[in-house]
Amino acid sequence: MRVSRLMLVTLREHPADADIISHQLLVRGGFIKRVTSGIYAYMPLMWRVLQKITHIIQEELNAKGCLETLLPQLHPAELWKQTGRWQGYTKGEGIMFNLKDRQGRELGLGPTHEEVITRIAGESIKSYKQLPVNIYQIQTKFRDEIRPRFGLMRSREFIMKDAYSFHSSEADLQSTYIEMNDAYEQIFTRCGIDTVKVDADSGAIGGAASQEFMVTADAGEDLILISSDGKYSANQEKADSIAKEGKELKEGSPEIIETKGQNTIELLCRDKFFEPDQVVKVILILAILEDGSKQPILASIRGDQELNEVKLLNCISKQVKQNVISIKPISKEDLKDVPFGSIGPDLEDSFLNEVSKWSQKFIRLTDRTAADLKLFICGSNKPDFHRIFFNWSMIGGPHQIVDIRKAQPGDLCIHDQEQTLIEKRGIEVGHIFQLGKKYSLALGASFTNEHGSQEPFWMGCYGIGVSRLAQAAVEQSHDESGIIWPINISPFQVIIVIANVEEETQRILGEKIYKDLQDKGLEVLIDDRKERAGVKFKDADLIGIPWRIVVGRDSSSGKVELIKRSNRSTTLLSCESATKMLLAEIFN
RNA sequence: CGGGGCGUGGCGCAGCUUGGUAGCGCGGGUGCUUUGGGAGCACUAGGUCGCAGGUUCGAAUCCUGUCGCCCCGACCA
Repeated sequence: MRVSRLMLVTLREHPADADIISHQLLVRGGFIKRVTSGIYAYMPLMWRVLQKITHIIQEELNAKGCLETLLPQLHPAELWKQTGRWQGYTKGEGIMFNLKDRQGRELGLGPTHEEVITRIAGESIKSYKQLPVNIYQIQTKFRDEIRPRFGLMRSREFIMKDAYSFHSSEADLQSTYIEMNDAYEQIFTRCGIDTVKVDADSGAIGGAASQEFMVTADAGEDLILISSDGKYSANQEKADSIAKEGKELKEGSPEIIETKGQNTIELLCRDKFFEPDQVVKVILILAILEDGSKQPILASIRGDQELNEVKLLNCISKQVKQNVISIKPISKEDLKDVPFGSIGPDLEDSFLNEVSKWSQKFIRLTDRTAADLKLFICGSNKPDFHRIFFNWSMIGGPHQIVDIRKAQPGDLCIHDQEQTLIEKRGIEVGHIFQLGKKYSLALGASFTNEHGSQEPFWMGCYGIGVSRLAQAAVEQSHDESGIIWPINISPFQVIIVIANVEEETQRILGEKIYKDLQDKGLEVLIDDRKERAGVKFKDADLIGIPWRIVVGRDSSSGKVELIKRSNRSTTLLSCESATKMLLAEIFN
């Protein structure tokens, strides 16, 4: 391809809306153009990158026996109503774009395809003899993100590979899960990016085991925690750890003290010389359930710890045996009489009488860190009074003991208490799930097993954010001059820069190398523009082609420069040797 | 949705406080010079100042409304 024909427009400055380096470089290099908030056009160079990634994915998945398909983007509402996800995905802050057609039928743009594929599988697969199958597609997905940002990192329209597997047994699902894990590691390695695999919460999608593949980068939106020996790594939403032990409260006789104005743990500790880890913090939360009912939660946790809302939500779901749509803190506006700032774990249910629409009984949960305190300080349920030197038996016990705390960097690891957790930021590029039977049950997708009876499928699902991966690669591989594409996903493998196209010798030699390399099967870009050499060098750096051949002042003696983009190492050699050396480097 | 900010040639911005008919840098075009790291000079094209009302002799500038976009948070397979 000739740069003169490439519609290449590079920018010296980046647009004001690009905040992270990968976004800036992709815009400056003319790879993407924003059309509206969270929606981008992939320009020709970018499309080549995306196709490279696509091909790697296809090769690896096909090698595992996966089947490529293309599923519809518009989904009928009733399909999503069957799994109970229509409400949650379209109402309130739902991410599913939805509309009505001219007959008034409700439709949604697919943010994911469990419903569609499960119905199709249910209709197509009759017998265990047809199992297992693993179906995937690579296509545009739509999610009406509340706040799109960082270019392709969190966009509303994006390219995703999603695969769904169907099995006759859990063991078979697990073996495919491992196979997919291997395929993913291969894919990311071939794409030239470093990923960390972390345990993840399976979230709204439901299911058992779930792991995410993260590209570590400071611009990452997810916080991940990794043990110092590397044996444990998890998304913060999921991470379990052992909190550091607090300073035990010295013996003292139980009493109730006045604590006027000390309505936060920080203030209480400062004025009374306690430590936050000697206090039981009580948090009131309202859970809104799938059936519309509202369940108040009273959560107790050690004062220096933070609540993990994902763990809490999962914990509540389990209790009430249905999905929790959302949780929010309960405030003074909700319950006027509750002594916020002085609440104890034994706050009476009668305080709920104020709001008749809510369930009239708290679900009381106590985090392990609070339950383990032998003596503690806590609210007295009277405004401006706290109890000190109390123990659990004095206030009716710790209720249910659960893990609802946020793991923090510096915490001890559960697999080895000699190890501590360190924190990194990550960009999620892949996610694998064991879904179980959630969707097959909801949609009545079943097969006939060996014994002749109907059984719902065991399912797995596996995603890769293709467009996000491309940007993550840039986030991980660039320097002050521009992008450095990993060779396997670079839009071209080599760029020939003719320093001065007015010089016939240079032009002829450049064109000869161009043809030779193409004949050898390389993907070659030739910068034949009537620009000054400096401009072409800057552009070549910016767009990040891994190899560059400069045909310039030494061309009269048949010599060219071969330059590696990543470290700028330069070799002056004959054009034949340059070709040979380049082929060796690329095909080694 | 809450908080903050911004809409002025393709891009980055100034002008707005104190109303007087729009400017700078980059980019585009033409010509001459230059030619290995985003060249110099000259000429040139390109703007309903987001949109709609209002105030005024006069609005990019003041007022009201509205739309769009960005940042922080909440949110997010």
